[in-house]
Amino acid sequence: MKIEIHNITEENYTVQKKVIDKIRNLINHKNLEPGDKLPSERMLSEKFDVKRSTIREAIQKLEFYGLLRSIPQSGTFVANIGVVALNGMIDDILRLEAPDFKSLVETRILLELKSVRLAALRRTEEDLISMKNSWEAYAAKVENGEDAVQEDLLFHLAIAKASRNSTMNTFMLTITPEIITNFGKYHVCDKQQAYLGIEEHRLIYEAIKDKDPQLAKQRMKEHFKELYKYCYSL
Amino acid sequence: MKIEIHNITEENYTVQKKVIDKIRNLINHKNLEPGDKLPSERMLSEKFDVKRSTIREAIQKLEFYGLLRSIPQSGTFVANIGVVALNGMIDDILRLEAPDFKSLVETRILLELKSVRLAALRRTEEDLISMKNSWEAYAAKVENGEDAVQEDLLFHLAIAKASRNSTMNTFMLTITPEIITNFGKYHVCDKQQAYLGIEEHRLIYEAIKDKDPQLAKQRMKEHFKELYKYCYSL
DNA sequence: TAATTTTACTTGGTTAACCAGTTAATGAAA
DNA sequence: TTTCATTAACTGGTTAACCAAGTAAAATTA
Repeated sequence: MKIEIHNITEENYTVQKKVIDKIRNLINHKNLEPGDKLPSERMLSEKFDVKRSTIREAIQKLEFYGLLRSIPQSGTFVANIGVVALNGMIDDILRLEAPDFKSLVETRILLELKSVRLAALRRTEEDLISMKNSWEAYAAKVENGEDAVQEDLLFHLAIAKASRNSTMNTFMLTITPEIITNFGKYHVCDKQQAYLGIEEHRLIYEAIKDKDPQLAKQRMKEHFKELYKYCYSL
Repeated sequence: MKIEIHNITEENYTVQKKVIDKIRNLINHKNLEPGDKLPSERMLSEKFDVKRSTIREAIQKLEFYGLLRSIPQSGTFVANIGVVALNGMIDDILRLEAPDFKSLVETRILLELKSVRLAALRRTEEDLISMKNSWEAYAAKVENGEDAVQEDLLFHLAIAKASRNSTMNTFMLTITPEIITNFGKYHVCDKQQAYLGIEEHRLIYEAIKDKDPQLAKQRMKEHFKELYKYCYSL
């Protein structure tokens, strides 16, 4: 019976995609241009024979990607973006598939190798304290024989924060929960690696402290060696 | 009067942060552990003296980052993640600031330099067609003297799609609308650059077609030279 | 006729009431 | 005292009704 719940959300998901596609067709067919007004949510709901909430969600998604713009008590408008980009981007949005683990790790490595360099350049004293605290928490857990996946990732998040790049910081936070989940699922970490991690983390920390971006990146690369191999063996 | 509207949303924003902080404190104070149940939305709403919808939004945000888990007709539970990671991540979430333009561009360059290499390795024939179409649309617009920011970015999105990394693809789609908006605001592109872009795009396309990742990356770097300088002059 | 006020209706956004499913309390039966 | 059926209360999720602001048509005035 649990399966039904899954089916329902999946159903909603494809329904939303259909609605987005229909909105796109409507924009094209009626030759709506930037600034033009879409039919009201109620009308679309009736026209497409779906609940108004479904229309709302579809519009909100397109609003998130900057393609539409809703104005209270007024209407929903085509954003200041031409039909070419609009069609292309909706195409991409509709084809977007759920991130797979490999692409997740691949992207994580990319983000971390960059953010560790930026951290070495931009870290403040406060950042150093935060990183050291995370490192100590990690080391303590590992030496106590406990699982330390959380502390591990918190150390990496501390680096991301020290990179002073809010976009990368956001992206790291976005993928972290999925990484944790999948790490548990695939049993990526073992004890031996955990012990190695203590020293590797220390080396990375030292390089950031010494403001040596190249060394920091090199050590992070070393730290990711196993993960890298694992990633490309999938 | 428009300012009031802004204030209202900003108000909601900080209220949500306060609610998230209070939920964190509650979890810590009551020593809730992974799997434990939170008080119901209605109770929290009364306890914190906010609308139930505010509680819902806060919970949904924490659910997005994998810290809570809502189960229909049952309750909201602390996710299978320890209190250390929970506290650390909520800390990061609360401190997250809106991405600035510099961090946006910095991240875009990073993503594109990687995805162009992956595209050179993984592109299918279909990807090539899609990229060529985008290139032609861009060239046509520029040679016609028209603005071609949209077509420009569609070409880059086509590369991201060809990288066959769904996470990077998603991230590129996420930042594209903001990039477009800011490009308009800061007048980053001029006509001379637009003409240069045609040839630069062609060179990148050829390198991807020839499956030469190093060359593709090199040419992308060249393509971003001006943007790079602009970014680090901010 | 032209300008201006009034009115009626439409808009996206919000919320109180409702829903179906779960959970805990109750009480009757064994 | 224990077990199990029944009921009542509670859960997150959904929605129909409502809200205030905006818009355009209608009515009124000059």
